[in-house]
Amino acid sequence: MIKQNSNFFEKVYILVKRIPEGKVMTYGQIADILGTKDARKVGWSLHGNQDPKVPCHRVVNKEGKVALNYSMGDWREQKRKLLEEGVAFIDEMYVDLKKYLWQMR
DNA sequence: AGAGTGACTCATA
DNA sequence: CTATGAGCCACTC
Repeated sequence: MIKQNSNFFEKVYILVKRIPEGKVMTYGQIADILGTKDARKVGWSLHGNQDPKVPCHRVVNKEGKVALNYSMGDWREQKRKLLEEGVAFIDEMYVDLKKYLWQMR
């Protein structure tokens, strides 16, 4: 069991929950907003996540590639959800970041 | 304290 | 395209 007492964990939750439908975010982007340089920690936090309220399927790496270790199932499941929200894939595992990357204003 | 691990990213070759 | 090495930081043993 992963220790989720850290403040970082909550921040990741809050931020990911704010991602609107049809948008995605990268690990590096989240890490930067949370004041860290470590994108691994973001992925690690989401890996320990099992809360269905957190749309972790909207979080992808910097190339727009989906994660292979998706908590709710396979990466295929993640892809399916994104497609239903209107996020187009430019390849089998890559989303179009140019159009769907969500940036805070 | 030290070593290993990890849903990442960047630079180099 | 692949392969390494490094940086990053929390966790476990």
